[in-house]
Amino acid sequence: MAALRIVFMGTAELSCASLQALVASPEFQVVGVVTQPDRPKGRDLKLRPTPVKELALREKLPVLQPEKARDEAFVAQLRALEPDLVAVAAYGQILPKSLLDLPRFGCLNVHTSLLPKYRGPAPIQWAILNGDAETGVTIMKIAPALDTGDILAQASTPIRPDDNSATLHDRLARIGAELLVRTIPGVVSGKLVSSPQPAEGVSYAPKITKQDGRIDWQQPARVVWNRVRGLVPWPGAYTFLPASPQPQLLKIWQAEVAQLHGQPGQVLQADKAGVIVGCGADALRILALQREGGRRLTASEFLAGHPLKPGLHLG
RNA sequence: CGCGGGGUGGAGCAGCCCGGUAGCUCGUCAGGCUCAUAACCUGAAGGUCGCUGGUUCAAAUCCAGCCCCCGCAA
Repeated sequence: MAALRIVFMGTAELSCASLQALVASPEFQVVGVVTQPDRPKGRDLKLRPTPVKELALREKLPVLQPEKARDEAFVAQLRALEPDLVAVAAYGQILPKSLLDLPRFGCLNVHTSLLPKYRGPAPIQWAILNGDAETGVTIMKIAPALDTGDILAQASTPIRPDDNSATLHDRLARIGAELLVRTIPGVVSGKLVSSPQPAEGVSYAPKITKQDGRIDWQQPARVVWNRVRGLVPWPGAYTFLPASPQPQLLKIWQAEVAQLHGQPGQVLQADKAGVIVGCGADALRILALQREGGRRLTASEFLAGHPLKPGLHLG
């Protein structure tokens, strides 16, 4: 039996695990990779390829980078590849109906949440920001509206206290890749039955912005802690350090809840055990932080060169 | 030419503007105190001040070029 012809569409780091898994499976032949065009990135704003493009080039796979996926010329290009199935993971664009109807086994999507919860672009972050106990991955058939397709398979994973969006991202990427590869045969044979998403429990996980990283010390420590964990590695939870002539951006990379009370935003303690800052309820013990222009440091390293005395106000 | 901060003993920083004996908080090592300790006291080791060139009697400090790190932005 000939290998199944698959076109993969993806852009982010997250997509790479799935692409890798498809490439590694002999029963599939990845005949093309679609990713977003190179964008200006980095400190010199040079054009940089997406992580998926880099991987595809290493694997010597043909790469397509349409500006708009709904462009008919692109859909025609895709048709020429004669895909049996299209697999999508964090591609970043809505696909036109003409593309969805093209492969005979349809278009599958890997989404990093337990749909219908957290449809949209930032499901991992919002699961942590909201303090959820678990999240997961969904493989679905792609429908014309965003993340609304019928569910083919799901796998869940607990969100642990030491998880942040980076660790959870990596884990979900792996789980998603495995699940995708295991799901495809069922789709091809027709043995796997999809089910519509429940009407109950629908929510949307909007894109994270820089703004979302701003810490509000009036909030309970637990909420601030979730913000710290949920926004690693970008944009990072941040506050401001009083300084002249201008307050300095201070990113908080690692923290935990401490059973102390004090004025919100006020430094209560600062020693090798960490920097403890008052919150709306309880307090936050900062374990790793980074001043603008500086690298990421542990609390004790930071304190060695930046005296943070109790009483100082952050924000 | 997108904007900005920075590279100083093992770590984090000050010193640079106003050139002239290497400083601070830790760590390390030795000794002391202590029932004990990540605590405290005493002492010690450890630095081509990112690289190259220039100015100067003299450069961490001023000038030029290069390398590397980071924040913003995307």
